[in-house]
Amino acid sequence: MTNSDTAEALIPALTEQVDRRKILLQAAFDVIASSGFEGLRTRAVAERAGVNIATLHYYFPTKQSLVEGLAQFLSGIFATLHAPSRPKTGRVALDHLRQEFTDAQFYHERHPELGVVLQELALRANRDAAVRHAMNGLTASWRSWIETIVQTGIAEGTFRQDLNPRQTVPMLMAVLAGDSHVGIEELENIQRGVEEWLLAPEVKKELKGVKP
Amino acid sequence: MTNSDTAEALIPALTEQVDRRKILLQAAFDVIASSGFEGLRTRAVAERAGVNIATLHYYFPTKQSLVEGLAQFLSGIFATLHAPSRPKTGRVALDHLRQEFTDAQFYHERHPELGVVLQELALRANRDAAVRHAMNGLTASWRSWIETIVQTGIAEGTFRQDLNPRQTVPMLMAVLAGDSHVGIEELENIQRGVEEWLLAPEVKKELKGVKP
Amino acid sequence: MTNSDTAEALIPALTEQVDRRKILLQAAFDVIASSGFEGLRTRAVAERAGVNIATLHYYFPTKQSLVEGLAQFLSGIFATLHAPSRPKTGRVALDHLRQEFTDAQFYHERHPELGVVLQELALRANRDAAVRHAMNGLTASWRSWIETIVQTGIAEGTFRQDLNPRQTVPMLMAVLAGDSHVGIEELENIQRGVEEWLLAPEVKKELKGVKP
Amino acid sequence: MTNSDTAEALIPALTEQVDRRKILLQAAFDVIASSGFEGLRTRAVAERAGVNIATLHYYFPTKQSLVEGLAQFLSGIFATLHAPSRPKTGRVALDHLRQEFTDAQFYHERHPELGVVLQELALRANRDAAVRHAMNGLTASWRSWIETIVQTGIAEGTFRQDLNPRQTVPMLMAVLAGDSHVGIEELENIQRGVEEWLLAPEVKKELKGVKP
DNA sequence: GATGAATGAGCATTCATTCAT
DNA sequence: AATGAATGAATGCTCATTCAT
Repeated sequence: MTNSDTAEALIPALTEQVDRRKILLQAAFDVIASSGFEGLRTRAVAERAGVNIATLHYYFPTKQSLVEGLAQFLSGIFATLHAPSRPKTGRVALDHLRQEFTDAQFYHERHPELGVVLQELALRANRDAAVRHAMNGLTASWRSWIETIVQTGIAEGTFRQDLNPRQTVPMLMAVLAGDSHVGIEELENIQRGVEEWLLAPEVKKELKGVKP
Repeated sequence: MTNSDTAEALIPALTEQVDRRKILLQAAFDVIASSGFEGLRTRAVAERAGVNIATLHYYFPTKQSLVEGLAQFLSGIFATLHAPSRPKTGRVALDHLRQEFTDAQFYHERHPELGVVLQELALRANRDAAVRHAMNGLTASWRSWIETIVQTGIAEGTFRQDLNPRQTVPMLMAVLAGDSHVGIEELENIQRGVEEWLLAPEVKKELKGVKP
Repeated sequence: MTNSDTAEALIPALTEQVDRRKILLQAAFDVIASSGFEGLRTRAVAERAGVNIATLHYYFPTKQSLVEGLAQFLSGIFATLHAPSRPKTGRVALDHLRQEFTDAQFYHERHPELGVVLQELALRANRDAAVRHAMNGLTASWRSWIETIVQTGIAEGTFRQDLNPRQTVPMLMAVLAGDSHVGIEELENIQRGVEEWLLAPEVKKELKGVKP
Repeated sequence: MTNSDTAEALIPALTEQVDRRKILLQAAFDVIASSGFEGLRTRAVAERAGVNIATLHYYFPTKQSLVEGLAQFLSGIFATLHAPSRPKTGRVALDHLRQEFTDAQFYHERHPELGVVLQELALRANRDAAVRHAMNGLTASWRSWIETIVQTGIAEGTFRQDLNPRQTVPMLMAVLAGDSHVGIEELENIQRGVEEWLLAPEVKKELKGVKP
């Protein structure tokens, strides 16, 4: 009984400590989303997090360490945040591919700041090794996932047999991430074009009439 | 007499003024290329341009006006700077399409700062109406050029007849601009994939053996 | 029984408290020796002492109280730390005088930080009554000891009979403490000059051939 | 006429520029005199000088540069500021020696801050190469002047012929600078003791009845 | 046109101190 | 007794901008 009392007292304390860091990172995320790195001020982050400047520096001794924390924070978000899963077609690769487009749309519609902050970090990665490291990790795991989809698609006969993965993978990545230039409203058109291009003729026929 | 005097006096002055402006804009461009908007300092720009800060403020009363000038400066660069033209195949759309890829590669290899600054401005456009306006102009004219290519390609029988321009145009734009995520070294692969996808079957046969 | 319990509990606790205080004061001494009052940071002191800052503030509620503690700590050091005693000549005043020079050299060679911290405190005494009080005590007891030496020397016939103590005492103090301007390497020369000046002619003869 | 106008316009401007630096250095001097290096705040210096913080940093980019400027400023003061010259005795060395004591007293009575700031700088010289350099220059020129006095005194027969300059010079320096330990009120006593010690017996007789 | 000097507002960071545990 | 977390008030320094010349 006293045991559980102690436990109850300890856990919230621990939880809150973890939270403070996350709250600060989320605040930094928000500030960057609305003002860019250009407008990132430690004071604004602290204020948004509801803590004193000195408290921010207690958790992140320098602004740089905050930025590095943010890069990892963002990686964590992309690893865990996905659109609700869509109805399956039974074709694994197609389902995963469509999920990628759904995710892209989901990020854009529900969490438009994600793309902005991601691009800010990608740009900063050019001149900041620590950020570059974190972003490389994120890109690498995404690329390997896209590769899996393409290879699976070819193997299971969903995609055209003459597809060259070395061409297809970067095209898909560019198309999925290229929202900044084409506008999300065209993502659906792009998705149709991609499927037109990727799917094996017999799969196309098979899917005729089934809404995507 | 006084007319010609004035003219003679004004024209060099005007010319020099134009030059000073351009020198300053180029300096701003360089600073952003290496430090981002985050690191854009008027003093650094003035120093790089070899003038006093007060002089910079004579030409650009505010930092904002400098940024706006830069957006137009960049539009001008993309309008006039292209890779040396490539050997023609006689198929107009294909030639233009290939020129687009050549340009993309040329920018990346010979003027890597261009992409960085373009992305910085694209990001800033989110929160800056004037920059957004300039960037929209740039995007719009590029899009209309890509549309022309696609339509010409279909019309002249170079591209597949069942292509949907509404799908094809944004895909091409995303793919051409999506360098930040895939790396320039894959641009050639992407180009092959794109041609595989766009070209009409008979054109493919016709081009067999001709190096791209 | 409870008495002895309490006593046993208190005494070690008290001892340890005294120790912690001394460790903290020594740490403060070290920090001042290497960075001056200018660089005295409570965090640096705590870190050097191997305790938390809050612990430092438990023993010394304010930085000022730490400084005051240091002034007394230093007085204690000068009261107890001396060079190993030198061979006696039998002339009490001369022996004591020589011991003063030996001490000065000893401090300078073996504990050079002592002089630095002493001067830092002397300077701070100008604007800090509590430090002034402690330093005055230190100076007063040193002066009275020098007076004793001079008077004894005259009385016992070791020093010249026409010496005026009111002139001699401050000269000796200035000369013994004036290391900052002349460099310790000259202290031996100074000592010879002082003896030349102070000693009675017959004592000089008597000491001829005896190494100082 | 226009010439003189221009001159009148230019000279004050130039003067004022020079002054700004000096005003800032004097302000820094004042702040250190009353609060020590410990209490030296750029804001306080700027405020005392009646300028904006940014203006201080225009003239002294860093606090360190201000401190270095101060060290040179102080050297300049000691080189040019002296007590009004005293009546001569005709004995050059004695006149110069007495002038040294008069200067010491003058500094202490009329410019008591000088000694404080000098000691602050001397202490800081321990950990600051630039300050050390400046202070070494000051000490070296003072020492060479004292050497000149002692040698002249021996040569012209004013001082005892058996004086050893290697002993006498540092003793004099220690005694003249050792005010921090003995108090200025004893400086006169010290001076009498020093003359008693230095002067040749016949000179003493000769000076009997002449007030010092 | 051009510049040296000046400034208000702000910036990341630090510091002595406090407090709940 | 001891500590991790938190904070208000600085602290040295920077920045875009202005102005007299």
